[in-house]
Amino acid sequence: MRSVREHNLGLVLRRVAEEGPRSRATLALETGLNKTTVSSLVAELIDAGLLRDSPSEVRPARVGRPPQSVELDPEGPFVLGLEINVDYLAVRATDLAGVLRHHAFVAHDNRAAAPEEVVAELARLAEQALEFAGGRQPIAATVAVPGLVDPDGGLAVAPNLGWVDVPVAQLLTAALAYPPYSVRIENEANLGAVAELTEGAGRGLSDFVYVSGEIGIGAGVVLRGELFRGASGFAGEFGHLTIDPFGPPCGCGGRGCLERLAGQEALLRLAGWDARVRCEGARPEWPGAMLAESARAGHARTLEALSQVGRTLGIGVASLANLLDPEAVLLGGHFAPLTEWLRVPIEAELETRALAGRRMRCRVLPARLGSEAAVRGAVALGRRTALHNAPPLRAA
Amino acid sequence: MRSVREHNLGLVLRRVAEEGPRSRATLALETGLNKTTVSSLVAELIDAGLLRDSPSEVRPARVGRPPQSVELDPEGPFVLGLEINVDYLAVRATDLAGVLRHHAFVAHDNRAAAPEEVVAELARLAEQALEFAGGRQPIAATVAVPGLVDPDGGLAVAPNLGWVDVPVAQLLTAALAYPPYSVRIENEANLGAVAELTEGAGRGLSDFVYVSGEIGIGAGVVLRGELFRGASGFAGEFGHLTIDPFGPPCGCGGRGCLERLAGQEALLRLAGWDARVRCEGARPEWPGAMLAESARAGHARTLEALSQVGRTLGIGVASLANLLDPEAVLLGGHFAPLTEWLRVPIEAELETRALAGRRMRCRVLPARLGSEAAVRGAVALGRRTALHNAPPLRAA
DNA sequence: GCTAGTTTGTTGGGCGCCCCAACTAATTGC
DNA sequence: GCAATTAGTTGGGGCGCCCAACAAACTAGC
Repeated sequence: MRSVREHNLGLVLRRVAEEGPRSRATLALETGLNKTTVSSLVAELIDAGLLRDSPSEVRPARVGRPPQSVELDPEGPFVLGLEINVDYLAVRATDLAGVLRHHAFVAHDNRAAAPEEVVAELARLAEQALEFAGGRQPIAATVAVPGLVDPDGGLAVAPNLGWVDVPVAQLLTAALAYPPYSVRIENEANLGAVAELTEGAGRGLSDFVYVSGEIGIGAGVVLRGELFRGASGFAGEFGHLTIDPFGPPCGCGGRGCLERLAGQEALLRLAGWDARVRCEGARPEWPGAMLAESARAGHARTLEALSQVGRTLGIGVASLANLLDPEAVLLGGHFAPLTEWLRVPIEAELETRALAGRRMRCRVLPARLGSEAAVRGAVALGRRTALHNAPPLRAA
Repeated sequence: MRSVREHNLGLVLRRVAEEGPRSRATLALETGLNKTTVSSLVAELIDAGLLRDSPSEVRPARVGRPPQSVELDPEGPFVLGLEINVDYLAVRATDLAGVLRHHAFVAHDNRAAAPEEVVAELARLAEQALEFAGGRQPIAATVAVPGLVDPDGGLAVAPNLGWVDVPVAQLLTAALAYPPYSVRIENEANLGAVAELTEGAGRGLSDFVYVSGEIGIGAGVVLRGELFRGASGFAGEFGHLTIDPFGPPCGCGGRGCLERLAGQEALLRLAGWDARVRCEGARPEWPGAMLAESARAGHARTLEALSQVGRTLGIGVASLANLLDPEAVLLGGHFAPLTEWLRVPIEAELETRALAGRRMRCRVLPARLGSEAAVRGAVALGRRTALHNAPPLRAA
């Protein structure tokens, strides 16, 4: 078992990181620990370079000695979120509180380049972020990838990238001059879920599914307030749920998969767009924004397509609700800006196929973080790990 | 946070309860605690009436002072598992180690009787078990019910029982002369999963789904070694997964539900039996055993029915595997004895619809506990709670 | 049969870490 | 300026862990 001290150090640190600067007295009240204990814990955290006394003296118009707030040490460790996607790379560096220090988004055709080169380029971006952040060593780096992840930190399969068995974590660690304490790889939908959990539509929820509409359809599953990866790390393959067992064949080998019937290509085709238009180097936000505009303009074919896709999604969401009974389903990726039109058909299917006669309630909400969800989730996941492990690491 | 002492008391108690009698030295080795600490913990547990020194002196042909084993105090608290099903009631009492002390199975048409009477009858059975177990107060009682459970211990809906909003926990507590510390209600499929987890095919697994084939099809979901209930306690409604969105209407309001296509009635109908035959007061094992016999005899129609139902189940299992990536799916209820014939078509669907191109692995196994799964799970769940909470309760 | 060797369990002391009580510190209100 | 109030620190007590030494109970070998 983690020592009591470590546990309490984490408790205090997380409180300050997540709820902002606060006095020792407040911390004592909030954690239920004794004032003196909190003082000692805070002293240790200051010593470890994680916290510092707030210089800004706020004068509360209140009787009594004014509190001395402590806050995260701006010179303290920070966290790196990285993303490799089909046509761009992204970096995001924050401190332990999640305050942005540096970010970059670089268009980069990663299908054309060799995986080693792509990771090298990503490492360059990371080093750049390090410089901007003052050259200090990041405590954690997490890489979002559009594919399935090995338990040991490799990228197993990324169909849209054309990558198979690329040891991303290993390559990145090797490419960085000062590799952070923890380097991990995670599926972009999983990270989208984590991002929404920490700073998006999933704040305060403990069980939800984040559906990511990119080129494919993925999902991140959050159960009991934590990302659920499954036994081999492949949970959340929502796109390959069978919707119609006798439907059209899907690239995965199955038939009538959700992705095939309601994925980007199907959606665009139903709405009357040639899916290949997408290849014109458009931003990832493109399909959602465009379809939303078209729907707002009242184009019948678009509205019909959205209704159709909504019903299909609804069948999948109902399956998911039947199995997991989540509090909400968050529509991310290009589905987010289309929620307005998708919600009704989804909820209709949900109602008939899952909720009928039960006290279950499963809300359908738009995700809030758009195309930044994956990088933000990468940061958030690193931050979580760091906040749960940082004190012993630094105190050592 | 639970105090360190409580945590360690639980650690030692669980070790003895789950792994059998052992010496203080062994416990120290296994828990990583110091010998002296273990001695003190054991003393406290003996004092609380939970453990005792083993009277049976085993002479190990080994040099050194012979160890003094401690074991669960046979006079210690015990646990009650109860079951209300459509046509029977069942009770099972064990000690904290799970050693059976008393059990009873009583045919009882619970559809005909008023819920209050049924619970009163169940309470009588429980009192009887108490007598047989020496009249001591049980520490926990868990009731398995064939329906959806309210978060506050009521039975929300039990379609096959015709019950709606019956406060079972409350009624039972009121009906018992010495109500146990904890009384809870749980869905039978959920408890089946817990039973398989503790003493069945799920031992040692941390993520699996137990599929219960009774009159309907339910499922219990075990994630990270614990029963997963979902946000409102309705997780695992596997039977109402949509398999064919344009399939035949189901009683739940949906269309093409798994239960409708592969439930007991469909299975029997496909195999050429009139489903109404089942009403002849048959034992719950009936459909599985009979169909297995028929399949073993090589009846073409039965084999075809099993293959068909297997494929249908396989589509559902594939959905489940895509979402949850479990280590295994356990086939329970009447599916268990039919696993031999169901596995191939299920695995075929699983392969094409979920596992293709992934390193995922999801075994399809027969459940081991048959029709006793639910009561056994009721006991097991109570036992788990007791073993995690017993020390403080008794030490007080 | 006696002694050395081995393993088990207990006793006494030390220490980490939490809590409590008393105290100092810094402010407002009268 | 003096109570009242709130914040943070200091010293002491106690819980509960670990360590070391010891006592207990056995086997092995001479």
